[in-house]
Amino acid sequence: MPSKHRSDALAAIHETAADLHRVGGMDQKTMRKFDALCLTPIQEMTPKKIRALRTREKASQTVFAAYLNVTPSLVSKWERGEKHPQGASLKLLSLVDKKGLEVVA
Amino acid sequence: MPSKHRSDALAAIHETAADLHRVGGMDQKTMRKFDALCLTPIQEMTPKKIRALRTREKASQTVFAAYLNVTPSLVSKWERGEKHPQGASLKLLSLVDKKGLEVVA
DNA sequence: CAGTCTATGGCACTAAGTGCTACACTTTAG
DNA sequence: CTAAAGTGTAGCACTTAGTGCCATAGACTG
Repeated sequence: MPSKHRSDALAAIHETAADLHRVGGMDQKTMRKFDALCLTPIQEMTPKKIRALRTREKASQTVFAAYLNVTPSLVSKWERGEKHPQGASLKLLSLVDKKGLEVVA
Repeated sequence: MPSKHRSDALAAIHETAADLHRVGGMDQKTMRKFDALCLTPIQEMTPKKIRALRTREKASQTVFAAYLNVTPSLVSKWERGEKHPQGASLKLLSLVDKKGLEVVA
């Protein structure tokens, strides 16, 4: 489902990538567009993966939820597959997956 | 609205804080609960603040959205006050606010 | 002028996320 | 032995954040 913004983001990136390459030397600030190329792709988050992630971080659902600024109830639903993290939630989860709970402290 | 999980998280933290203090020496892993005490409180995100944040990072709505894994449409709505970031989105925003766009790359 | 990037705006729709409550299980304390 | 607290599951009613699509308009550039 996250197909539109995914593709149009990639489109924007690829389109501008050529430009940037052509320009050669460029300002760090405008280079933001290029940075998007380096965005770590977000993978699906299965219930198992979420629970594994949380237990890896040795956190209860309540504490884990506090870190992510969501309700404990939601974490439970994620882990039971009742609700599926998406958008910002998914990003946050994969961020924790990659860098650990500390980064979101 | 984020009152329940906020308070019950704080409750859990405060309750256990005493325990932890009493115990004295403790294992890094179980100390997770204590970590929650150090969670940076998330502030309200007004439309102005969001836009200021994005422009500070020199990103277009599209690129900004890509970083947060949301749609450009939503970023626009945030900045116009049509929709209000919450939960994970809010956390992500205040994370960018504090540490910059790079950390979510 | 054509093309691209930018942002706004609206509208229909889905499901993520909240809030609350009750239940069962385990561990710890008294 | 028992009370208390922390843990996770479960369900239900409800709200609104977030998606998707598309049409519009301004700015900038070759």
